[in-house]
Amino acid sequence: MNAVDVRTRILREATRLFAERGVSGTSIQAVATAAGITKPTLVYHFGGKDGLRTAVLAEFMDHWRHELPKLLTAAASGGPRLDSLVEALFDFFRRDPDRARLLLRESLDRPEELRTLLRDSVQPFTALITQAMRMGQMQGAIREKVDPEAFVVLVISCAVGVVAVGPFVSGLMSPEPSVDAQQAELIRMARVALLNPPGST
Amino acid sequence: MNAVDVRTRILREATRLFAERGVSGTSIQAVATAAGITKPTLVYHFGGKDGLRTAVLAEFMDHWRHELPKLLTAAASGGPRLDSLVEALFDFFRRDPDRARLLLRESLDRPEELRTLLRDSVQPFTALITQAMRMGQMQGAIREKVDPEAFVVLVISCAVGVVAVGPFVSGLMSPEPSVDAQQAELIRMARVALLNPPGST
DNA sequence: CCTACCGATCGGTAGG
DNA sequence: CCTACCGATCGGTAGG
Repeated sequence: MNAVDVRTRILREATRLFAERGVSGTSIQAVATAAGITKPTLVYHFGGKDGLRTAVLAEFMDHWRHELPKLLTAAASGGPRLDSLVEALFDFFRRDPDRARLLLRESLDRPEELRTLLRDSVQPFTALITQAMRMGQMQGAIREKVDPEAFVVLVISCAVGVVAVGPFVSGLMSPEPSVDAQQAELIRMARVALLNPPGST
Repeated sequence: MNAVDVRTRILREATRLFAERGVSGTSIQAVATAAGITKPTLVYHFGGKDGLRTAVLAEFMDHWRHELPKLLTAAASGGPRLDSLVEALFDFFRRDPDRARLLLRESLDRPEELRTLLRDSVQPFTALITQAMRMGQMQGAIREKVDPEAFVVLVISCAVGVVAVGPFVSGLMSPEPSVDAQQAELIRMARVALLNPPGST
């Protein structure tokens, strides 16, 4: 029962509960119980509820910051393939849907704070993507009418939305489209809306 | 100060506060104060916090149920124009972004309950849209590869997402795409991804 | 529609 | 890392 283990356990349970019920819907007592410790112990490790929330968010951002470069290079390895990029995006979130829910909750609860975090840690990478898109536009591979910044924001937030609430908003339709179907359709939409048709030179 | 006025005022303030801070982040005391009454009065009118939440959601669903038919007929009047349909969807939510935030929060907090509500009140109308889309596919106007159910779910949830958190997730990009730009790009994406190119008969 | 009040739970501290 | 404890606020009730 060393300190690292406890910290990790607290963070894991906090992430799960925050994603499921939101920060204000989760008491630090509930997190402590889930982690198998008492409340004062949690406070000792994270300084209080706000410190815990910050730590959960920081861990998430760290994970993303380390994953994004891999994701980009992997996608670029087979040439600039949009499909694999969007698929990798889905993989990242579907591997742990709590990430998507947490992100969505945070953007509702603390929009300004999240905006700052995103700006600092992921914006440099998305800038690479839009830059590549403008190159593609000059070369004629990508449709001129595409707004690169808006396009990337839409695809990312749509992917997050599908993973976070896709299984439930599908109640809008009959038959309900599975998350797989929603993912496939988003990838299709993005490709068709992005690329010029093959024989249009 | 008749009862109808008070009920309306409570509902309005509750909607605003629930959208901004979430249900669990809003005390009924805060709602009562915002509505200019005391807490027991609120409880008298809505039976408790859960009754208030249900009433807020019911009002929202009612609004949508009445608006959707108008929206569909308006869109159909100029022929089945996708643009105007998506624009009307955006108008509905942008007229009061709290609706979008509330919907997003509810889909995170009470997914099963929302699923049921959507199924009962909106699904009949979305069924009309997917039906029209399949007709379009048989006539060759709409791409064969489109998955109607997944497509409609994606466009709707993406529109909700843009209105609810678009102003903030734009922090991902530089320069930040405005909500207008995100809306325009979604409409462009949806049209290109949906329709067969003009000279493809 | 309000005053007065309740038990339970909240986040957090003292002290070890 | 825990026991014991705190004031504040929570949702809700009694009674008028």
